[in-house]
Amino acid sequence: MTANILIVEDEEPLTTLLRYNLEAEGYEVDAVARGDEADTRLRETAPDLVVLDWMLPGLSGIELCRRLRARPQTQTLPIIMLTARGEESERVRGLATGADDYIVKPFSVPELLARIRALLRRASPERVATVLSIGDLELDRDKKRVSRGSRPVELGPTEFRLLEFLMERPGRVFSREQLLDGVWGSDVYIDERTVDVHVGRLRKALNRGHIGDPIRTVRGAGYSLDDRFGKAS
Amino acid sequence: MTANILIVEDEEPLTTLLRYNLEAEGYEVDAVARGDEADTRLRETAPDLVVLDWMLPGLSGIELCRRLRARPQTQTLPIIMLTARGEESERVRGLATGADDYIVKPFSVPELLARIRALLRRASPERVATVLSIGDLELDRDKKRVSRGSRPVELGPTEFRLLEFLMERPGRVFSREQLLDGVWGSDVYIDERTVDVHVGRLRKALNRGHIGDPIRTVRGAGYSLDDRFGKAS
DNA sequence: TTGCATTTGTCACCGGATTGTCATGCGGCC
DNA sequence: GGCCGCATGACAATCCGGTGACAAATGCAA
Repeated sequence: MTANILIVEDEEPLTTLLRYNLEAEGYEVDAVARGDEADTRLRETAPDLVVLDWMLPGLSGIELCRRLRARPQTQTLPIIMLTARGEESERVRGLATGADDYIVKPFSVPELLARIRALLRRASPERVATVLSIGDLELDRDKKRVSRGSRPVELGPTEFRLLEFLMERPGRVFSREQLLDGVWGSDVYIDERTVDVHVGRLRKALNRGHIGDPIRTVRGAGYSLDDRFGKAS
Repeated sequence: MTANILIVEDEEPLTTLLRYNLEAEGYEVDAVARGDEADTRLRETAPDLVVLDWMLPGLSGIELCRRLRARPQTQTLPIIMLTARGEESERVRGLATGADDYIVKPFSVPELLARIRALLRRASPERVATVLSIGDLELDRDKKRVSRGSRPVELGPTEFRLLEFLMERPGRVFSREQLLDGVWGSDVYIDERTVDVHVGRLRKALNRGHIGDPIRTVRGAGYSLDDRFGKAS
């Protein structure tokens, strides 16, 4: 069910950040710091996806990528490249080398997660749901549509991501800080109260013409998508 | 249902690029790097189409092509030749040798995909839809014609490909980046906002004298062909 | 080849949608 | 009652997409 992801990255803090976020997302994470080390590892066990830094000690990301593509077992293994800001031309080289996608540092974590999901979905659709659905709520990631009951719901981008985030782990309570990290990105500087406002707007949009509020406020703790919502009460 | 394609190409990165794009398109892909190897392979199992490089180690593309045409089993097998830039005269030799089509490197991926579709359609029409149709929109790939309701719609080549791309996955939202990749080709350097302009032009052409916009703008995400278009509001 | 028409890519500006913040008000909880 | 935390309407700044204008590129015909 859960996918395995291998991180190949030599900057310690970045590895930690990635591991933390990916594990929070429910993936099994493994990490190595050197290119040659990754090469060895990948001869033994193949993960479901690799996050690969461009610049690496031991064996560069681009070279590693090439080698992986040359080997039958890893020929179609999904690879996301992390490249330094700057030369847009690297994109071409990156994709030509065989990476499936690339993202420029510094990047937004939600953005990276979205791309990982997209790749995994393509490689093994059964692992990653395109449509999330809880009670009478339905959210389609590809179509970027939300509906409640049979009625469509109009949301702005932020409200959409917020709802998506909540629907991924129904019932679980998130602090404002966690929501800021997961929905806005871990590096933004935004007032925590702002979350309240967005939750309010999301509620208003979802509840228009409906009864029962799918979002639960947990005083002193945060918010969650009510997993009991829709059932007897 | 899905077609099998054999790539015969010795440049590793190019093979990867092709495999990636063809698989994304839903084809089953196989690849070999040498001409003689391809020859052997093609005696055992016949794919639905072959993408064949001109220059190959072992056995040249042109010679391989000749042999395939001489054999009854592969006499009508669709073949697309990849030739290096330059000698236009090669075209004559290529087609004379029996290739069904040829394309000059470096080529645009969407362009190659279009030619592959065209060949497959000719060989086995049931595998590839010629006419796409959503709501009152109709797009004919062979005739390069678009009509809305009973009225014809005039489009430039780019607008045509854009609409074709969107109609292939109705409802799904594509970022400007994805549209550039899918419609223009993955290596062009074009401003993302240009997509807006083309979408605008496409809209103007489609909506002339009609009500209801078939293209949906998703703020912060991209565009899609509206899957609700034509249905009750 | 030249000249004309069409198609394309960019830019700059406009206007509406979205977003973050704040101030105020309400309700629960001790 | 008083305190604390949440809800919400208002608002200004910003973001983002739509569009007309323009020039370069391309194709076509003569």
